[in-house]
Amino acid sequence: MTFLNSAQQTAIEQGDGPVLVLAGAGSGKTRVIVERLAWLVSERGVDPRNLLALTFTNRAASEMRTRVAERLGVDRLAAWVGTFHSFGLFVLRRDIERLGRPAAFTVFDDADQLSLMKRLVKELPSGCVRVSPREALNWISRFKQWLHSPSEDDVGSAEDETYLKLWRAYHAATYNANAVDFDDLLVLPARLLGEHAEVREKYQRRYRYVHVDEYQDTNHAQFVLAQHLSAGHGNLFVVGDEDQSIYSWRGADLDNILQFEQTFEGARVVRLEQNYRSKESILNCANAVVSHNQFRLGKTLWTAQGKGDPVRVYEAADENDEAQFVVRDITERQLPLNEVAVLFRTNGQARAIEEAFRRGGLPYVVYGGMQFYSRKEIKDILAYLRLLVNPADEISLRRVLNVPPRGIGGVSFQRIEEYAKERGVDLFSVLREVETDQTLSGRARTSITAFVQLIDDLALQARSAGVGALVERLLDATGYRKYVEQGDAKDFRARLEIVDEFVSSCHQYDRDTGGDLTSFLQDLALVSDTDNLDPDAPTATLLTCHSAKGLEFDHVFLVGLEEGLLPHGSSLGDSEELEEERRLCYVAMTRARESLTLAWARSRTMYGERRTAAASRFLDEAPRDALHWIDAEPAAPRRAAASAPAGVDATRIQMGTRVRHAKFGDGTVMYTSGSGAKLRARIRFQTGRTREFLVSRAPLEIVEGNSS
DNA sequence: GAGCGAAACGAGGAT
DNA sequence: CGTTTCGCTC
Repeated sequence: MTFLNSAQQTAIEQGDGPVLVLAGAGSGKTRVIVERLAWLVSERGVDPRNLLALTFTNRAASEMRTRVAERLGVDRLAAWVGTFHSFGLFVLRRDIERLGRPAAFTVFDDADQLSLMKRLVKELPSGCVRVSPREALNWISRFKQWLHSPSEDDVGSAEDETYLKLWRAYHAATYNANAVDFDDLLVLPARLLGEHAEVREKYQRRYRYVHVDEYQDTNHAQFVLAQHLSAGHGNLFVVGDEDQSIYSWRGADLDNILQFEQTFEGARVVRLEQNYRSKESILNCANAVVSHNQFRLGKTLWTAQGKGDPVRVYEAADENDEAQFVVRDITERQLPLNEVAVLFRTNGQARAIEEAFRRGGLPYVVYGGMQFYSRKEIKDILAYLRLLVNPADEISLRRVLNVPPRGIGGVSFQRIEEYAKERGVDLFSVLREVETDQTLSGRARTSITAFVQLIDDLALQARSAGVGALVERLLDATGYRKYVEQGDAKDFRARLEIVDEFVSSCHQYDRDTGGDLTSFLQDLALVSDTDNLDPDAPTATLLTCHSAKGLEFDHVFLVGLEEGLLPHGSSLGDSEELEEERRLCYVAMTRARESLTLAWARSRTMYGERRTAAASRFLDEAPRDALHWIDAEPAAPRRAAASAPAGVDATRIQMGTRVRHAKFGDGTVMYTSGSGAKLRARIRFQTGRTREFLVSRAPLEIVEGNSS
């Protein structure tokens, strides 16, 4: 794409005021923002420092930054280009004190939130309904993203009552720990700009032109933030595609894009319907699938990239056959690996693909696996560092108080906790006064005193030393390397390497930025492993459909096209969720430039058990003549059938079946969901309690008709 | 309090 | 099937 078409040109040269660019897949969406930013600077004489561009991933932001800088011929771009979350962090660093909170706050990542919530669920009083920590976090997040606090009015069930309790506890715990979570990074700035006119005006004066990429993915807090930022001058330029909205489960509100014209007075709309990425065969297939959705504005994408080969479909016997087919096909067609991507619905599907790549000797990179920063060693070190700048951070304190083991076990810790609760102070303060607590053993007291001393010493050094030097001192003082060596006999070398890699990345940070520990820690919470995608590395890329958004490859393999997987099983009962699955399929298909290959497996191992599936309905929705079905290789000799599961005969579990549970006693099946190995049954016991079980796993037996 | 083996539970997507 | 938590022993 070396020139701009007239629609792109029109979009870029919109002057002041609100603008919505409805851009189809592969229509040069990012390029429009890049060119628009460059145009404002070179043609309209806008100072780059007055430009703001908000994205959803660091990867998108850094690509945009590079391209604008290139376009303007500068080394370092003065415009603010980054993710919503990093912008929120930027605002809070400057102005969080206006909300009465200190500037040295901790940013909780997903794992921190989860471990906090697990503890809160455990500590619930005994009368409460059991809920999962993840569900509770989702419930809370829904309210936060809408800038609401839940109240008694929002309680409709026993679960809600528990969630409300957990919300109160969660809110208090994060507040007391002087921490913010991912939602807070949007919610607090939105509140700040809403409640403090002088702060709002400061940012409005600074950022005269506000741009938002992937606008269809914005949630309400992000919408409010964008609204506040542009309210003074009205220069809000957003780009999005309702057909690529795949994050409603994360709170994205499609109404933001659907209602843009009504919300922002005088808004202009530009449509980009020419696709520059995919061959016609691929685009037709993707268009046909997504056209089965009811809720869409509707665009007619077309391409001039040529007809292209038909989209191929492979019917595999199982996930290994599917993976081997992908590897065989890449090898036979001699595809350049850096232009190959394998896309799947769930992270768990990566395993089989990886194995086939390894065996076939093809290099690959997986995105979304175990992330560097979520390794135990890194989390331990980070917890120490966080404690240095924020002693109120209880999550970190709990993590490292006895790591490496220093003789402060569960019993001592419980004492400390009770003591803190009685006196209404934070845990670290209790540790400081430990000498006066005669209930603790002498050994524990000595250890705790030494621990407090250690933290104080390191905190003192943190003021003068860089992060790298500080971490080395920390590793020495705690004997952390020795602890790693003694841990896992096989793995310890790799683990030490991780530690070393982290130390050198700290030194790098010091050289790059001057080494402020607080900023270092806050920034790290927003780093994700899809940030470092190297498009030129000679490796294939394995990734989920979700993380593939915004990327493109010459050759795409989309695997696991089965009912229950894509569309995912949890969406089957809900037409809106099903439409989101369809959009996800559309996004995946439109990543391909030259060739698209689909695959599905008649049987697949999940949770350690084989289960069979039907081909995805999305395959039926593609035009019959658009797909070319590849004949399977002669079937590999079947392995012996897996032994029958130990549980009851699943076909006999249905509404009304009377069962006996080893732990809960007799009950009746209220209803079932799922099927095969994933068949779940909700059972009401004679005690009046109800619970849901995975039939294949629960210790159930069927009570024959006349047992009562 | 630490270390070990057994049992339980979990995986839908991610800034 | 892989990982985390539980519970027992020293």
